Amino acid sequence: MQSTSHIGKQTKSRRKQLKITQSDLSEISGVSLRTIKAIEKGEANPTIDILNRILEPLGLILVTTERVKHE
Amino acid sequence: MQSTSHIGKQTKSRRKQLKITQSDLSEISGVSLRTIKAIEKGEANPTIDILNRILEPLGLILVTTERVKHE
DNA sequence: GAATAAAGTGCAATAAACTACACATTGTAC
DNA sequence: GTACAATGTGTAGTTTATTGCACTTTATTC
Repeated sequence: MQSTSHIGKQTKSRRKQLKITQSDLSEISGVSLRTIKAIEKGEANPTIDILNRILEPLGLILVTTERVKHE
Repeated sequence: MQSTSHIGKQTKSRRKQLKITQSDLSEISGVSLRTIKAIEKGEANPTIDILNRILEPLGLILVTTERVKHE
């Protein structure tokens, strides 16, 4: 899944920036470690709720925006 | 769910802008009518995949961005 | 390089999303 | 106000996400 793996990369890099482990993030967010690992690897199709819970402690949010026509 | 209902409102208003029905959007996106209704009503916790399939024909995309500290 | 921490992987059980279907309600055009 | 279109709602079956657990592999620290 393209966009999912993209989001996975973003959360992983942001998490590392904040110097916290997957395990830390799991405890903070309340999302299972197994799921966090899957998402960061891009091998998941998470629900919005799960994603928001992970993004929140990372200071990130999910928004919809207009797709720019290819230029 | 706050963000889910927000996304629901956005898709609904965008869909109306484009003058297409929920049924049209269902056929175009391949997502069931029942699910589209639930999302627009904010009574759903869709997966990213489902959401992307709905947003795509509406010319919208899902992105993560930094949360702005409250001012 | 041994010991520990962190990250990755397979699998089975459970919870929840997705779907189709049937029907109700509301909106719109005539 | 009838007819039709569009939207809303309940439910049951199916699919899939989520989770815990056990274990492996890779980093890190000493």
